[in-house]
Amino acid sequence: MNRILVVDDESQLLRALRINLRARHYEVDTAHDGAAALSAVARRPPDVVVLDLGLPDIDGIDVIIGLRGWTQVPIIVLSGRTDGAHKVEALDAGADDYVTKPFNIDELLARIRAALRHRATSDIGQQIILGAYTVDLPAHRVTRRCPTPGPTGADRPGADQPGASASGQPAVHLTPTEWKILALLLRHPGALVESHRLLTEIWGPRYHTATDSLRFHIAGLRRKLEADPAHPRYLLTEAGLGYRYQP
Amino acid sequence: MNRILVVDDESQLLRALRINLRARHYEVDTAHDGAAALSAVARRPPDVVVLDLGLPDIDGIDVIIGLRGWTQVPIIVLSGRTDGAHKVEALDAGADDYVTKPFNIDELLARIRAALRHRATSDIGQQIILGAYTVDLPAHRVTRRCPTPGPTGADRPGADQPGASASGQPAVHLTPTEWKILALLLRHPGALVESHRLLTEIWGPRYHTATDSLRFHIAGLRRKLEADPAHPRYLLTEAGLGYRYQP
DNA sequence: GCGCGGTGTGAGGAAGTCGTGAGGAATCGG
DNA sequence: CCGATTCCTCACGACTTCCTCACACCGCGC
Repeated sequence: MNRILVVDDESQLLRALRINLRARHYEVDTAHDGAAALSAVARRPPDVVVLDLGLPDIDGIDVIIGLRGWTQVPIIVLSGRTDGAHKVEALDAGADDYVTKPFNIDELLARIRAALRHRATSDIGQQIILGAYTVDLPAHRVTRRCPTPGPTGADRPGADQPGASASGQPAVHLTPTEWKILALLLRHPGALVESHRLLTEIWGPRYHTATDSLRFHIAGLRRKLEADPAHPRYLLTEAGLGYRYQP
Repeated sequence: MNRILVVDDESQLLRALRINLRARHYEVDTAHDGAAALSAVARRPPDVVVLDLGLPDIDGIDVIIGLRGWTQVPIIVLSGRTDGAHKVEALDAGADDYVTKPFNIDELLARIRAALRHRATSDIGQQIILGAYTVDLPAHRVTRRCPTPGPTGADRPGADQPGASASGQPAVHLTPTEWKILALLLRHPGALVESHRLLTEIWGPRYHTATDSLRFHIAGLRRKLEADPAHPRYLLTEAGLGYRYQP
């Protein structure tokens, strides 16, 4: 659920927006003046800010500048003023959109969706915890979470241990087929995925009996992700049926 | 210099926009119908699209949908229609902004700046540290950071020409294609960017199999930015998948 | 104990992908 | 017209990924 901060000094408009946004399943925070808006964003950064420029305490432009000093949260400006210079000033201060009052509520909702969509494409995806590793499916990335307390710092010589000695966030390298299998299993947490379904969805319907290859790649995944590949804890085998990701 | 594609069937408006945008040092492409717009974006993807919805051949909404199928280029819609339903339709189809005609040219310019800023600073700060170099995405500049040579004996025998030793302002020159690849990778730090996506977003959807060119330009980037181009540390290859910028 | 179906592991070669260099086309400015 | 720059294409060696085969292991029923 996305959270939206609405900043306006007219409590009637504030209530109307709150009702409309709640009806669309947004979480709504409100602020009545610029100072409250700045502290609200600092306390709990929202996903979108809807900002009326006609505030009683601070000039709305200064609120934009204050926010842009440290955050890129999308800002949609509401304003009763229609003159072009004011729009230019607000947009150049860092606002992302400008809507003049009176406005159509459906248009505002559409602009909020556009702002959220814009933000979503640049954000890293949700991460799945898998034992000592973190899997980020959209980024195609697996990183080790807790640095093993054991003496892993032994490999000092210049050997190219992939991901072991490079940086503080050691990454795990998976091959294309391993990624496809892992993604399919992780998309159904706790559920059994039949062998023939894995084969048809990854290799195509013509290879639905190539269980050898499947076992080969499952072994690769366990070797890279399981603490004890011989006794897997997350990528389990269901004999005669298929495989299961146990969260 | 940013390139803008303006799509409109009124040649008078087209000319006025071209003059105004050129005066602001934008590079301007034009198209007078939807088919020309789609092919123009596919041929040379611009940095922003300004799209009139009242086109003679294709419905403007379908142009938006066609573009959003493969690119995230910002789209600013121009339209003579003021009804809210139409705005909602365009924004939900994937447009980033909606301006009703007649519009104030200064407002349109400010919205173009907002779209470009959003793209340039959506996920990261202004300057990115990449080994011995600093990359400034908005300014399109790469400069050498520390005058000290690399930490691991970066001096390659007989090669000291690339702008580092000559002047007191050590800058690295990248070609336009190299810039696009680098910007796309750096905008998703740590994430894997598939070869297919690099090709479609930079060359257009018609060249989605030209991996030869991609390898050619990646080699150029590594030669200019990596201390040891044969063993890259920041621009990594994921065989069979794509490339990754490792911060 | 013994066969049996399904599974995990290792080694070999086939197939595909990547890095690099050279040659030539296209574009731009003078 | 020429030169410089950028880009694409082709070819070859090196590497990664993948499949196949063989064999050991485990639980099960007889």
